[in-house]
Amino acid sequence: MLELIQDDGGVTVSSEQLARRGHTTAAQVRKDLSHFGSFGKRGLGYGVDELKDRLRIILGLDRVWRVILIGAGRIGSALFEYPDFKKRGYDCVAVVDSDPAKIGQKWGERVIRPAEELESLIKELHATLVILAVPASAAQLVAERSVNAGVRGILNFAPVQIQVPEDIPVENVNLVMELEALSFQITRALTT
Amino acid sequence: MLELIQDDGGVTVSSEQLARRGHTTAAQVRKDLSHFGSFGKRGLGYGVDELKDRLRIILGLDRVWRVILIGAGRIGSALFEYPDFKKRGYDCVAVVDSDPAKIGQKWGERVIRPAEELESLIKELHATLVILAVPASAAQLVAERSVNAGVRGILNFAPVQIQVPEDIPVENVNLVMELEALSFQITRALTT
DNA sequence: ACTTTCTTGTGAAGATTTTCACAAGCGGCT
DNA sequence: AGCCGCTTGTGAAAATCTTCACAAGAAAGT
Repeated sequence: MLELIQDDGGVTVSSEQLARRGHTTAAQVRKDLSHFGSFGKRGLGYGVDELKDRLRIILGLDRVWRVILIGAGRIGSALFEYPDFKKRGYDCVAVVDSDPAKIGQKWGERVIRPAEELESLIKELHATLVILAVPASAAQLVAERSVNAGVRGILNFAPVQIQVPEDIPVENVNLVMELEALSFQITRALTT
Repeated sequence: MLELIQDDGGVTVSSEQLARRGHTTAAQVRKDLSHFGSFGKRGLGYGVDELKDRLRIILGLDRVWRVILIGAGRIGSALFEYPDFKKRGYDCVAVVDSDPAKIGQKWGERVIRPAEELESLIKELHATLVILAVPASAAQLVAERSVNAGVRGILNFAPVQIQVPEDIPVENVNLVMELEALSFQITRALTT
């Protein structure tokens, strides 16, 4: 389990401190980090700057990821406006939608492109990731088209499990499921 | 690991079938379900209707959860409009925001209330869950206020780890982190 | 009734993850 | 230098999770 760090001014940070922030244990943090080589200093902890650099590299944040946003609805727009997006190295190189009323609209500097162009956009713009912000019914098809066009990973906001080849990672964000997980935990707590 | 089923017409469904949909193994499904009592029929599988009912009860979906949405920005609005929301038993009983320009606006039948009223709204409306759709800087404080006012669980969209008492479950939805998880997996795949 | 074909539920084995515990290393202080 | 207070890195132990494997039960056909 990997957790991120936040600045806190100190020049050095111990596994203990990281554990508290990351909601885990000190031993856990050390095991995780030791997996990627040992760069902590005994008696001191981890240098904050070095740790940041290392994590950036480990997580693949040392490069810019070219992302295509599929679906210009509410969720798509919320994502598009999200300020941390570019800052963290995700460059939304195109937005597509199938709704003729939306095609051609300008979002910032981007023009919404028709869904048919998905494959050519992925190839021309060398997009590596797609964000699926489409209705459940369209998700599977669009995912397949994206993968066939060469996309390497999918962030899926549609409330369905999409089926793609094993080597294509998919992260699911399903709002209702998150709520259900909460409900479950609360219910469980009440009856245990 | 629990996964949901989708209708598919059949009156009965086997652990094998469930496994394929849920992206797991048949043994896993059986183990999970057996945890909550044994209601499968040998030689046949699980009755779809019974299974649905059971899951509904197990997950606490047999009641309506009263939710307050905190933050009427993009994410808040995307959530609010999400159609499956009410259908699945989540009733958004109030929306609050701290921006004077937004307070008083109508979203459907709901009027956006000022953030100061958070505690009284939670108590008066008997809200059990809050959805935190606020900037990172405000998240911790609002979370504490919510918990103190009696909320039982938090769905957190702010990109920070919030600290709350152990017995209050928190589900985090962090868009950037999901992307980073993807980047990590892709990077790892390339170098392994 | 008997056999065949499925599929569950579950102990046991295997694999993985988490925690414990402690030697070894670093920095400062006397 | 020598000692003391911290903190890492890491085997080994403990706990947890996953897979295997198979007896037992259920339906359908003969």
